[in-house]
Amino acid sequence: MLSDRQLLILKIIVDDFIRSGQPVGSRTLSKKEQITFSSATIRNEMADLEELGFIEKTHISSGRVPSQKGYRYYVDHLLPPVRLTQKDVQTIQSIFHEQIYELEKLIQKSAQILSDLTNYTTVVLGPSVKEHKLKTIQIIPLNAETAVAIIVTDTGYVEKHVVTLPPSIPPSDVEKMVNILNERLTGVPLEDLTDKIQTEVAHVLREHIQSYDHMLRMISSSLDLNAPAQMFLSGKMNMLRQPEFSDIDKLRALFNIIEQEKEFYRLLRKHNQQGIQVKIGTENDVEGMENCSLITATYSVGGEKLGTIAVLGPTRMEYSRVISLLNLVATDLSKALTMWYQKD
Amino acid sequence: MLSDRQLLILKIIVDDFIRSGQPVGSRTLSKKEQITFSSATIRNEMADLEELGFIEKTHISSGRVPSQKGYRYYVDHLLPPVRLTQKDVQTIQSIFHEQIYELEKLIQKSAQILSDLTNYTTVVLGPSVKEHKLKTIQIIPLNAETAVAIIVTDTGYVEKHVVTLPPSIPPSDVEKMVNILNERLTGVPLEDLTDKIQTEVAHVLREHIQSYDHMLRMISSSLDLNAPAQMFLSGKMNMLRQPEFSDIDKLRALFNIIEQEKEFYRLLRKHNQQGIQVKIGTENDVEGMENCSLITATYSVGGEKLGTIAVLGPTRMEYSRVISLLNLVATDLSKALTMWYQKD
DNA sequence: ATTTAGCACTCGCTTTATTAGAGTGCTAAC
DNA sequence: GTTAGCACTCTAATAAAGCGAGTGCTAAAT
Repeated sequence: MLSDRQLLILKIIVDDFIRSGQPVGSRTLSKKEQITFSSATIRNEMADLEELGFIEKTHISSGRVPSQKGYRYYVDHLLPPVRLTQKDVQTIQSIFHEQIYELEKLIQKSAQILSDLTNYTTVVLGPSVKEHKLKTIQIIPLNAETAVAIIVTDTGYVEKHVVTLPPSIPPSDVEKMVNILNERLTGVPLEDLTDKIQTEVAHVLREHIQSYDHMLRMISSSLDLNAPAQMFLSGKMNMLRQPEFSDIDKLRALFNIIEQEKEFYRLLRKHNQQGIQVKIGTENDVEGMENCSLITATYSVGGEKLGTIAVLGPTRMEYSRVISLLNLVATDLSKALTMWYQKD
Repeated sequence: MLSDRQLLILKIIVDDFIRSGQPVGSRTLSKKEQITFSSATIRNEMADLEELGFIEKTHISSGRVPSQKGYRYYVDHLLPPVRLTQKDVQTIQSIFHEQIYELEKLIQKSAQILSDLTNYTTVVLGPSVKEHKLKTIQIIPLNAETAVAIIVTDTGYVEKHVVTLPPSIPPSDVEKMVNILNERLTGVPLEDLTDKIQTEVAHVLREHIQSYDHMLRMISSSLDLNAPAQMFLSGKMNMLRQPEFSDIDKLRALFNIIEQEKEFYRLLRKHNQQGIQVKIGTENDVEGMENCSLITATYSVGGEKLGTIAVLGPTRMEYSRVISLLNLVATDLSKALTMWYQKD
């Protein structure tokens, strides 16, 4: 469909615009060494490319800028192979070489390194806690009225919840209840806990302890997980450096979306297949993200998807570099986690 | 030192500038109903006020703007009494009416409401965890190599730490150790834990369990609290609305300070006496905060300071309103916490 | 001795004009 | 099919002009 020469021109336009942020004109192009023909020819080709929707002008006599379709084509067919610098590779691997035992820390560190290296914003969706299996429940009375309920999963995830105790409940009852819960619920995925309690635990509790229904309500409420999966953000402020957000209003609009987290959650959840996914501008289908691209990758353990890691930047993003970096981080993270999970 | 008329003029200048953000000229002033004399008189008085350093011009023929000294005087002597609206008061009290059992949630909610009502940024320094007393330590093995150590304090604060276990340690040893620790350390303030372990627990452990030194190191490391006190931030993005930060570079400088948190920690720690404290511009002694004011208050339980709550805004801040709101939140928070702590 | 009216003057901001530069599209020649 | 040449368009930068808000000073009024 597109001639080789058109592809060449499109590629150079995108590359140059990503680098400089300035519209690219025929004169600039004709000076590139890869180009052997004149600026007039380029102008003709550019007119065609524009008609086909791959590039556009900012005003009637300006140079050309990639359109969303142009970026799309570039990402799909023209990505230059990138060789990451030795330094980048080392920086990334350094996180995974030191032993980190906490899932969250490892994820946070990955996000941070990625946002530092790219100068964009990184978002990570943690493993869905719902699938983690219960290791133990503890209820620790703080005073006569309140206690803190602690849930620990097999992954080392800890969630706490302060609850009220029924007035004048014997301490032995609390202990009894904890024993019953642990006995029956250890190994059960968190998402099934509520069901399991109703079907298998409720009647046992009823027999053994006072204030049965208060306690049951209490334990149910503390098991009712608020966050289905944790989200980690790193390098939000990097967006301040992007010239496309030098306008305070655009910046505010973007930060509103970022801070809400809701949309990101949705976007990251959507990525289900393996591999890298690039969503450009309106492809994200979020108002206010027209000027942004989101590159997502999944990380997994033994082929099973655990979570998603993504880089958010302007549509004028260093796709090639970001994809390589993201790829490396995602695979290294997967490897690290696989090792980690295998210890069980 | 200053005549009544000068005070009146100074006060109106500050009030008007806080409201409008525009330099205030003699003509504008002469139109205010409180003012009965002519603009020429005002000009004379303003010249004097400028000479004394209370106000300044942005350029040779501009209206006047309060200087830092002017704000200082205003805050110390000219603050108009503010009546909070019924609505504001209700909004604030609504948080404290609903029962919240988690210290952190209560604090976070306070911060959020304060930043919402003021449109500035709120920073809260939580109670120093070091002084909390240990309620219990739990060590929950996850697999052969790792376990999660959980510390619970009498305030319901929970800290977790993933640790490595010595290879092939008998599970009974872990249990024994936890028992010993709880027996000897319950009720001890967290800051004394390390000492106490060395002096009172080490030798007992030595007698009873294998891999004594690995276990000791492990438990020490997990007790070594990283954060001396938690810090909560709310409404960072409100700064985007302040016209003084419409310049991207100033914004970035400010966010750098905010995100670092270090400086804030220092600033909030400094506030030790009771009551409200207002630090204007360079009084904060932080590079990049010349255009900001920080209003701090402490909250306490039974007269003993627990933490600090503060509002950060531009020097052109609604001092009167913020002080009232902050005051209300701080006292209500203190009341709520006092009730909470009394339950023990 | 204050206070005020009047006036000349200073800037900053906005508007308008001008120009330089980059880029385009088209045509005609190669 | 390619390219040189040219007229044309639009932006961005610079300059000039005018407006408006504000000042300081002086001299008259109170």
